Amino acid sequence: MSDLTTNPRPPAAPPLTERQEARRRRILHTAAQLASRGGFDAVQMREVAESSGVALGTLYRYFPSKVHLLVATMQDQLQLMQSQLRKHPPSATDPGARVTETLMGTFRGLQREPQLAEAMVRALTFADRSVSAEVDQVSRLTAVLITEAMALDHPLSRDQLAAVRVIEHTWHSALVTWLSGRASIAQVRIDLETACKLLAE
Amino acid sequence: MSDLTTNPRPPAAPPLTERQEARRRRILHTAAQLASRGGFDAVQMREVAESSGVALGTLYRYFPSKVHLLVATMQDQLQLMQSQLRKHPPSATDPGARVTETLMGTFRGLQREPQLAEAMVRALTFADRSVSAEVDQVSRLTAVLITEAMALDHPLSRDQLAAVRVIEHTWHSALVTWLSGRASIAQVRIDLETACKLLAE
DNA sequence: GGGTAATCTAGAACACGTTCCAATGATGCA
DNA sequence: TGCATCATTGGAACGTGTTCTAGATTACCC
Repeated sequence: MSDLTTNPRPPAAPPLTERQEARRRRILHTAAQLASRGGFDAVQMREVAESSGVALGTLYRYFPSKVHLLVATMQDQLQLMQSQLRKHPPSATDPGARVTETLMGTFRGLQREPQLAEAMVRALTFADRSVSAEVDQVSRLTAVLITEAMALDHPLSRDQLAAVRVIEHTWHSALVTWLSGRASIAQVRIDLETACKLLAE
Repeated sequence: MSDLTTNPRPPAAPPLTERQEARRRRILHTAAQLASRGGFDAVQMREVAESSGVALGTLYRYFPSKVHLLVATMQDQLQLMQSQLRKHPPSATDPGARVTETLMGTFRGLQREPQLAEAMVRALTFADRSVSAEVDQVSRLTAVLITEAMALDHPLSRDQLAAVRVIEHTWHSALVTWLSGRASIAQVRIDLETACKLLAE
């Protein structure tokens, strides 16, 4: 929407050399590793830099803030999940049930590394406008995840698109409540199932 | 749920003296004022303390962190909105429409002080487990807001309770999306209306 | 290969949330 | 009234995200 004013990165980012690409991967890997034990607070920029064999200034050149770094980590993880899901698509027949199944599967994935999940989601919700392009990308990935789970042959109707948005809101907010210990996994499942009712017409 | 282990405040908090109550109000007022211009970042603990005529250590005795302070501010504002709404209840006849109307009204209230809204919502979503009791309270206030808008004479059915949860998720997440500039008010309204369809049976 | 611009490094410096401490003031009990 | 406990104050100190600088290294072009 306001890419022209708010988005300094994507417009013609110069392609990275091989060494640079490697550095970037190394940084993301270190971040995920530190997050996996310790969560958000354990991802300390000095330590990320040192463990990645990179100077602090360089780290900040690649990721302009800790939040940017962790949101990029989330993009990474989401893409991983996506390729997993394409290999093992959900089995239910009803679209709503498939979406629930898919999202709960993703949930279990996050559950396996709860600290990593905490770090990424805290970053995502704490992000201010300077990260909106990257956050938007995460949102887009999530929407794709949901619509692929529906596995329809038609393009989505207007109502279905609206429903997908609400499901995404529910997914995201339920995740936050679970991470802060205010809802159980069972409750999250119920909330997702409720939201998925909107897919039936 | 886990109040016994996670909630150090409410169990028998000693009643505050008048001077203490006044200090607390003063602090909350300063916080809201600083947040109103400047948002989250502008609420600096040293400045809150100084402007409230209170030592930094005292501020931290009343509110153990910046996030606690801003979540308390949100509780405050929500209660304000609640009393406003009780004076001017929504006019529509359909429960779903009344809920949308109420929430959009609240939204417009937040829109009038967008920086304050940003500060409170950032705090809310950034809160970790140490604030879960307070965040839970905010969630409860929101749920009350929604159910009062429905204005039913029966107690809520199981499905309605589930729907209220999804509406609350949607409200919360849509708020975040709007604050980060990734959705328009019109889009927020559509999302709320979509979620409110769940109230029809 | 030489020159130049971009990138990277090491580390100091700064900002703000948070903690700690010694001294002072308020409160309530015998 | 005197004493004991707790709250408040002012300010120093610490940790971590972020910025800045000067010099080394790398990448690219002729």
